Amino acid sequence: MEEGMSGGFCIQTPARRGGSSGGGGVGTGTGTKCGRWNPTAEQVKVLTELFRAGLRTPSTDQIQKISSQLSFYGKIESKNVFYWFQNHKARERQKRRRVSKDSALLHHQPSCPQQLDHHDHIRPTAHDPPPTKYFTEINQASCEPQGAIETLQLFPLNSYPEPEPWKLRMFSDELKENDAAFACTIGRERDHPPLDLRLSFF
Amino acid sequence: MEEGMSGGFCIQTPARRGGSSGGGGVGTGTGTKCGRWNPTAEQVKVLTELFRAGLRTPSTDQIQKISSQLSFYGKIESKNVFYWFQNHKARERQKRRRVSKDSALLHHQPSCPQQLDHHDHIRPTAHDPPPTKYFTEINQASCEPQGAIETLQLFPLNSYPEPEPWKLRMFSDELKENDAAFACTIGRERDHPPLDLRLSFF
DNA sequence: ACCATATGAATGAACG
DNA sequence: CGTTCATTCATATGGT
Repeated sequence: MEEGMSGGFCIQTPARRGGSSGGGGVGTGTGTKCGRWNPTAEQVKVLTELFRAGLRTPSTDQIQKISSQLSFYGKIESKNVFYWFQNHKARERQKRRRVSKDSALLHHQPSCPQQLDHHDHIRPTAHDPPPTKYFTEINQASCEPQGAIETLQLFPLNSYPEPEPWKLRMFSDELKENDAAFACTIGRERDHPPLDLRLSFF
Repeated sequence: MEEGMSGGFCIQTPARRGGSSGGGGVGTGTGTKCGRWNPTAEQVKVLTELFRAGLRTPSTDQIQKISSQLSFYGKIESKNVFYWFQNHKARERQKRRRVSKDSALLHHQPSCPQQLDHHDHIRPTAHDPPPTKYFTEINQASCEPQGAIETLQLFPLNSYPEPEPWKLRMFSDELKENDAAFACTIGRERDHPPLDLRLSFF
């Protein structure tokens, strides 16, 4: 949460990632109203209409326009609209995927269960902004290490190296012996000495 | 989705999560079922500091170094660092672009009684458009009642790495107003003026 | 009160 | 780089 921390500083989970000393006391709600956006009925209605009309991934401009219009019905920010569409779309697909699972159960098809079709666009004007390329390999099928392994291997998976795809860009490192250094010392009362992170950049 | 992540460890349970609607009980908390990198508070802090110090696109070497150092606090890979910076940078811009509007035109109809509309509470420590100099910003996870005070010392060696690289080019108004428009009129009940939501998408 | 669900918000990972 | 997807966390709300 560098700067995320939306909802002000209200009740953010004390330390969820640290894993240490799970502070779990979340019971007290202290129902501060202004914690997260609570859309009004009208806002939801408009958003739903837009979604049903086929709008799935509004651009930044669209988001702002929508937000502006909806602000008439109550407090709203652009990011709310953004998240709304993100969530709505994701949840719909999520549900869809769950349903599509049972069908695979019948066929016992070892191959990939074929991703759910993505033609749920109800375009009012036959427009097609994004060709909808969500072709994520939802494969990831059961991580069952054992069991009937009848997966047809077309080609060895770990044949070619493919070490770090994310490093494909990185041009030649021009690390110079610069004097500028950034030292960050974080000392926690843990069982380790204060780490002295010293990086030279530029 | 490879999920292999160079090594293939963690047999992450394939989204079982009680069947649906993640979250749920608060008890789940840090399931810490590794499937994807879950940075620790210390790691996030260091990364954030580096970012604040001006590091935006670390080179391969820098990524390696950072990853090495941060591995002390928990499992981490180079690609995590790489992605972290990518995301952080992208989201900052994205957010800033979104926040820019929607504050001027607030019709703010007295539909909702209570609502001290200071919708700036979302960013407790708003980022720094102006030159950033204050490094006493340890404002993360403020709700930590624990006595675990992390002593983060940041001392510039030469001079504070004044992040001058804030001269990112802004591709202003690259989008043209298309004539395709979608009008959504929601005037079901007459309890509100017939809002004519007209959005031009695509 | 607790539990269950719905949903807003955040972010890691990846794609184009 | 900007965008998109998936997953997870957090919270508001309603049912029992």
